[in-house]
Amino acid sequence: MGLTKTEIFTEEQNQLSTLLKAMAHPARIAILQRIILSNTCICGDLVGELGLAQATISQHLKELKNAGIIQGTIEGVSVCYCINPKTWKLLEEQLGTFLGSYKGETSCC
Amino acid sequence: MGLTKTEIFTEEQNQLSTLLKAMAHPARIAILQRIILSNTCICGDLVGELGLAQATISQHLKELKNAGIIQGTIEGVSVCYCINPKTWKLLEEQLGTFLGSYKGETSCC
DNA sequence: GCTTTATATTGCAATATTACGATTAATATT
DNA sequence: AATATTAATCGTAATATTGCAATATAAAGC
Repeated sequence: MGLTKTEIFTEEQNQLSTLLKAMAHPARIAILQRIILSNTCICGDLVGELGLAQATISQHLKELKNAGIIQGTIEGVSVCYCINPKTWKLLEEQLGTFLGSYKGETSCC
Repeated sequence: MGLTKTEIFTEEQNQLSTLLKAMAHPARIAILQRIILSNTCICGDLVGELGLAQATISQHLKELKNAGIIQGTIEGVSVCYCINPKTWKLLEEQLGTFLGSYKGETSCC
């Protein structure tokens, strides 16, 4: 079917999985790292740095934007992308809770 | 093409994206939460609790296992799955570094 | 050995993802 | 106005994912 059954899961589970999915690609991780590094980034800079075509990078940026992880404003001819602090904080909190809920005490298997 | 160009990214970027991808599904998050909660878990418990078919859950478990996030040992007729502490710690570290590298100081756009 | 129980595997259909060339739209520059 | 630059979108091909029914496997109990 290829269609995730979102209706049987909690809001939180769906939200977290959506955010994780948006980051679950090496190109998108690279893009985020690059944006964080320069604290302001233009799509054109990425083309050439990563070895991907312009259309592909634009698509990845769109996915990150759709997930709310980055935001972009038009800056003349080019577009300036940066991290959406709100979503980033949400991600840190949700993931922190999730990852932190496991305390590797008793090893069972 | 549908084929990620892993060769153009760093080892770390690929590793992190693989781990994130393995968790980027509400069913797999639910499974992990359930495993953490009971600290030892049998696949059969999940069938019926989540609203997914046995084959589907088995597949999700396999994916989590392939990524090294969980491990399973045969316990008589059933299989006991639990978190792989080593991978979990790795994930916490890698994600911590990645998420922490962004300090929402200067808002640019 | 046969049956039950628990999980894995196979095969399939529907849909999603990844990547790119070509094109388009919008602004800058000449 | 004509041209160049930048990024988005469209169309397409290749591959991956999701989910399930059906079947297979493996261990336990009879």
